[in-house]
Parts: sequence; C-alpha cells; structure tokens
Amino acid sequence: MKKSDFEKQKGASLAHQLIKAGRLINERGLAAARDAFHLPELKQSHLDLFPYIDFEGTGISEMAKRKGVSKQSVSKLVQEMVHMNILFLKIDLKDSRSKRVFFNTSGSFAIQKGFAALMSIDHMLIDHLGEKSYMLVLREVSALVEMFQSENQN
Amino acid sequence: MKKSDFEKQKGASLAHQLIKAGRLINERGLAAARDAFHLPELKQSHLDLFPYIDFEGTGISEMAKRKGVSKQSVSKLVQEMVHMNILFLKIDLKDSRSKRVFFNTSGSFAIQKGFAALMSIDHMLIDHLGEKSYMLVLREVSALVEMFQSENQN
DNA sequence: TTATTTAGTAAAGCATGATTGACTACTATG
DNA sequence: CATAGTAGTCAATCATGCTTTACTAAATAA
Repeated sequence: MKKSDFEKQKGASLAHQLIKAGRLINERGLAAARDAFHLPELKQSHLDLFPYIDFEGTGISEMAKRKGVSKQSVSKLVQEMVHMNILFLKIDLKDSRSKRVFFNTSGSFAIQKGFAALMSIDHMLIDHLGEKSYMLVLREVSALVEMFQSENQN
Repeated sequence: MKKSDFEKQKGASLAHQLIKAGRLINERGLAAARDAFHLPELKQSHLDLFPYIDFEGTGISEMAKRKGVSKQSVSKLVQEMVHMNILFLKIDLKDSRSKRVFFNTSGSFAIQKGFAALMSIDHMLIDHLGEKSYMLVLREVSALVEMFQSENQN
C-alpha cells in the first residue's frame, strides 16, 4: 500500500505534538499538585478552572461565561476548591449578590507548596529548553493561540 | 495585596500556552473533521484514538495498552469509526483472533476530505509561523514531549 | 414601586467514557 | 492433547461533568 500524505505526515506534525505536550503537562501538573497540596481528591476539572480566575478576583458567572459552561457547573467545582482551601470567596462590596473567587496564595504551607508545584513545571521547561529557546517557543506558541482565538470570534 | 510569584507568572507561562494550544487544536480539528467527513456524530473521543493507530495496522488490545484504558472501551469507539468508514478492520493472517485497525485513507471523497482537513491544520500552522519557525518549534516541543514521556517510564 | 434582570445555589437527570465480569474463540506452552 | 494465556465482544455498572429546572436574593430599569 502506498502511503498517503496523511500517513506520511504523522511523525512530523506540530499539531500532534502540541496536543501531546498539552496533555502531558496537564497530567504532570495534576500529579504534582495533588502531591504538593496533599489533596488526592483534586481533579483535572478543578485545575481546568485556573485560567479563568483573575488575580483581582472573578465572579462565578463570569468564569462560566469564559469557559462556555453553565454557572451551576462552575459553582460546584469552586465550592470544592474552597473546601480544599485552594480558593477563597469574598462578597463583592459593589454587588452583594456576587461572590468573587480568589486564589488562596497566602494559605497554609501545603497550599503554598501546591502553587509552587504548578509553577515548577515552567521551571522544568526552562531548564530543559534554555531561557532563549523557552522565550522563543513561548512567543511562537502564543501567536498560534492568538490566531485560533481570534478566528473563533467570527 | 502583594502579588505572589504564582500570580506574576500567569501571563507568561509556556506550560499554560501549550495546554491552551493543544485544546484549541483539538477543537479546531474536531470541527474541521466533522464538517469534511460529513459526520456530525464524530466525537473527540474518536479522534483521540488516532495517535495510537499505526499505518501498518494496530490491534485493539495494543491500542488500549498504549492509551492506558481497557480494550473494551477502545473496541467500542473503533467499531463506531468503522461504521463511519473512517477506519477498517482486517483479520491478522498470523493470528486470527486479532483484528488490525487501519485508517481508511482510500475511502470515499468525503472520507478523503476528512483526512485532508486534519492535515490542513498543520498547513495553517506553517502558513502562520513560516516554515523555519515551524520546524524550530516542532523540534523544541518534540523535545519536551520526549522529556515528559521518558520521565513517566521510571 | 413594580417589573425585570442578574448572581448564585440546589437537585434531578443525562451523556459519555470508563471499568468490571462473563463469555467465545484462537494461540501457545507443558 | 490439555491447560493456560491472549484478542475481542457484550452487558452491566459507575464516575463525572454537564444541563435543565426551580428557586432565593439583590440590583437595575420602567
């Protein structure tokens, strides 16, 4: 059987490698965070919320809108993370309906270590690529992310 | 509140950008494939099997082992993709218990277009980065993938 | 002030991708 | 040849993350 273009491509596809890299980083991050936070019950779905939380605090409805799911779904996961002491809530002074979600970055030692563990993955990437390559790849991959995101808006 | 290291890092994390890139490529690939294959019932879980199928054919148990899930789970998804004409099965001449799974790259026009659509994402990446950057990023990201995979073996 | 919208919660139900257990059929080992 | 292991399927069950519906309370607009 003659190999089609599709077949030939597989080994050298950046798309595939980016998918794989993303998945491996997720796995590694989850394992590291579970360990460092001392929270075996921590799930991928919890960490998946992180990108939607601003450091200035973010409301649950806003997070849901960003993630593209219902606020009920977000609400439950946030509550679980509050119980784990990873996040905390603070009622918005401007609007007492709204509960702003914050990272509990000044929590216990274990919690501190958890956040550090998540960061350590980036340190690992820098160590492995070197600072120069890291910055270069970061720039290029960020450009791709922006391309996909801007196209989705149409 | 003084920003912690964790807070400062967020905007410039390669780890985060790689996760995001992987997710966006998955979404885009699924949408493109659904459209080109004319298969609205195609799911992410189906495409997720692609990386575990060799062009020389792969047994279901082998795919399951590679993916780290039960063979029953893989079996079901493969059957669905066979019904969609994306894959076909061929009984191994050396072992009549084993059904080798193949890409149906010489299928109908729609099926051909489906595989082309999946490839087109890489063309898009090349167009956007330029060939030189594409190769460079591919090399670096592949190195990261290999690093994570080799560590998982210990 | 009344009506409408918005933030969040609670509970029920659903889709999905997985596991487990039981089975058939074939291969490999003694 | 008998026995153990392997490839695959089927069915039941489970965990999970999601939606839908229904609700409370607060903000906003008429």
